[in-house]
Amino acid sequence: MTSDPGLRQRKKMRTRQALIEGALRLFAEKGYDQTTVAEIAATADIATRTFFSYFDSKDDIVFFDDRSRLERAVEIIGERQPGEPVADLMRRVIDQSVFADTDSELARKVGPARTRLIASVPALQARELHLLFDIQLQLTEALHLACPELDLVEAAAAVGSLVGAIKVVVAACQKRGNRPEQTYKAVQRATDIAIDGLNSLPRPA
Amino acid sequence: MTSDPGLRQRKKMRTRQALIEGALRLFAEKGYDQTTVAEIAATADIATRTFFSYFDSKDDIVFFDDRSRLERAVEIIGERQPGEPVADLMRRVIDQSVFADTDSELARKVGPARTRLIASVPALQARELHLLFDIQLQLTEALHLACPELDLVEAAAAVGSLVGAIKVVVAACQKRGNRPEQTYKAVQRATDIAIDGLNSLPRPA
DNA sequence: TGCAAAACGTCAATGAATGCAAAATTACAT
DNA sequence: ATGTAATTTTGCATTCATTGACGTTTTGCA
Repeated sequence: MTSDPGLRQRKKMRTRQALIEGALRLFAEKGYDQTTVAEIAATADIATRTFFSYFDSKDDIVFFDDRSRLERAVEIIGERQPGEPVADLMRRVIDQSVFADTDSELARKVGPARTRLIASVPALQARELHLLFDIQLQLTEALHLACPELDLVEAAAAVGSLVGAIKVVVAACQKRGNRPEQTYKAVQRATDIAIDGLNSLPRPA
Repeated sequence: MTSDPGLRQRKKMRTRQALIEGALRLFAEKGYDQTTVAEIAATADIATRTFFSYFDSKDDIVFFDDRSRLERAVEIIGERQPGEPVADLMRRVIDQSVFADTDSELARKVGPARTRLIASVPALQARELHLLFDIQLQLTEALHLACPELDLVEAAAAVGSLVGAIKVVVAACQKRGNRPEQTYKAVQRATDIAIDGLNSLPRPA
């Protein structure tokens, strides 16, 4: 089932790839709003109408590797060692799915540019948050399944607090203009705080 | 400055109010996607073009009271008692700004219907998450200011983990079809988990 | 009263997104 | 190889949100 790509599938994949690369290039060159779907379609030599059979919307193309990231994360949760503390498990999930480049070369290639792009276009921010939210719900289910000792609410709280802390911290860092190195450290700390809880925060002097 | 509504302001407010009520009524009657901006504008007797001087977009109208909710929250943070633990402060913020009906009658009136509406329209979900995200960044700043012992990263992690936990838990509850009563309990637990940390979760058997 | 600013409205245009039916392409069995 | 069925692609028309330019009406105030 997984083999046998077939001409049709191969062609589709090539077109998809071309669309992604063309779109990201155009977005970088002229900006997201200034790039039309028609122009994107042109870079892959397909009709404008056909674009929408590859992606549901113009903004979807930016998040082409979200699904594989999610799958990776679910996989990691599924491979949990019996008895492994939830906190440890979640640390691995963060490390290996949020930061690792899942979609091979393409993802790595566009990485930083894409981050900047999303941050600068409100429509993309909204889309990203929506996708991320959906991802969290699926992670919640996966976690609940992999950890029978957690009920659904506990699993949801675990996922939500961890992801929420990281997301807001990253945004705060970007807003302040931190260097990636500092941001990375901040993420570590956010993870620690979510795992240890707000009570672990410094006490008033 | 805050007084002296003036004919102009009063008129604007009345129009705004009419737009909100008309829009929510139409959304309830025919659904969000089936309602055009032109129809909404008609309920308040203004031109379609003019709608956009009241709200930036069609979806914005659903979140008419977000700003006042945020202001309430920032206010509560600002009134922090010196020495009050961050955890206690954040509990109050959640209780009094997320759950209280800030925008008086209107908010209470549309409350449950609006929640259902948002949950059923992807575009509104995305918009809500985006607004909520922005709110979190502002809360982070406010918290950082009110609690000098917290650096920006700690403040962001505190806000993010708490809000993130609650949001995901609420969604998980809705998805499963919990009754509001149960959802409320779940929110309490989510708050506890975010405050106490993932380490407070049950250990594997 | 009369002027300047604020609101409002008209008109036109752009561009995303979708439905539909015809045309082109690919897969597959004979 | 050939015909047929299944899948994709495409062109076309349409709807609708959103925006810019510009003229008109209201309102606030000197």
